Amino acid sequence: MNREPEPDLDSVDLHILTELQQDGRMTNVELARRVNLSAPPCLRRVRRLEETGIIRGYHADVDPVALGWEITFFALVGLESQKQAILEAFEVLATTWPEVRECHMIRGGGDFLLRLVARDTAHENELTSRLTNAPSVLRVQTLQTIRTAKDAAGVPIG
Amino acid sequence: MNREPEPDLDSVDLHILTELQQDGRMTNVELARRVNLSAPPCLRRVRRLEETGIIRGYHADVDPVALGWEITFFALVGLESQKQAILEAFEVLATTWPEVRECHMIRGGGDFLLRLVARDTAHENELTSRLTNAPSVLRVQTLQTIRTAKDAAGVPIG
DNA sequence: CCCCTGGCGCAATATCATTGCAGGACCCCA
DNA sequence: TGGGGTCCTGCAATGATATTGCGCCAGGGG
Repeated sequence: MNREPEPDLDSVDLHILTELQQDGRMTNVELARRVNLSAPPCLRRVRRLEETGIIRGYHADVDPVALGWEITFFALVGLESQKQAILEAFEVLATTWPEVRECHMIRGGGDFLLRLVARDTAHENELTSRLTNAPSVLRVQTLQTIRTAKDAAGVPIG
Repeated sequence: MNREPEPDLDSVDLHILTELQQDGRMTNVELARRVNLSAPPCLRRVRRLEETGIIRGYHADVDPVALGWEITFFALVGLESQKQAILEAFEVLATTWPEVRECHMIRGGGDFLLRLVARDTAHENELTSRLTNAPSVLRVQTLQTIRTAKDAAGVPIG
């Protein structure tokens, strides 16, 4: 997990990242075949990518609806102050709720963009009002997703 | 990939989902150990979760900054019409750009929320103006992430 | 021209994935 | 109450994979 220098990735590394970003559970043998390498050096490259923090982990992509999370929505939250303590207090609040899946501080001051899931409309309303009534919260704009046209894993490579 | 009935997940299935959501590359033997099952039934359960579409896939989580994507930002795009053809044209545009990683249509009409990555500020500006100048685009509000307090994979389970 | 470094492939071995099979729990219905 | 399904488990065998050790080759300096 170092954080400094030139990662110095060659085209084979980028190819590996592309493949694992697409299918993180591919066997090493299959991966090696796709990047035209034998298994051992391929595995060594993967390990190096993991150790340097370029690959941060692997995650199963679970269907929210199948687990009863019918609604995914975003919330743009404005706070009444940009004081450090207030920002941090809100972050603690947000990261504590399990329904909050992402919490991004937005440049420009005092705003956060959240991604949340809810079991149904009532639950969504409840979450929204819990947000609205949270300390220091000035306004909450909810953005409910009705269709996701693209949800690409990770980043473009190459 | 069925789409209908009761998934009928028991606590072991939920435990499996929790573990794989956390570490999608865990070996089946390790997973079985964690959920207190022997390897074969554990693997059968995982396969069933994959086949029913509850597990949609596995992805390596690649560090954007390590690959030169210094900036992650969101864009809230308003279109001048909610006509089907215009919405679809915008979706095609958005999903075509590699820098657009997510594209969500927002309830309320004519708005999209995008997540994008950019190599640097100049690149971000270029993307923003390309969005602003795209056909039917009325307004673009960019929300630049300066800190991500939480970025949880998937959904809460349990 | 030789040495050092780095990365590769081969081959051996430890682990893991996958399949076939037998047994137990549960349920329905006679 | 008891036979026959159904479903799911664990054990054991077998084929694949992951992992390690090692020798080889290419490139960059002295």
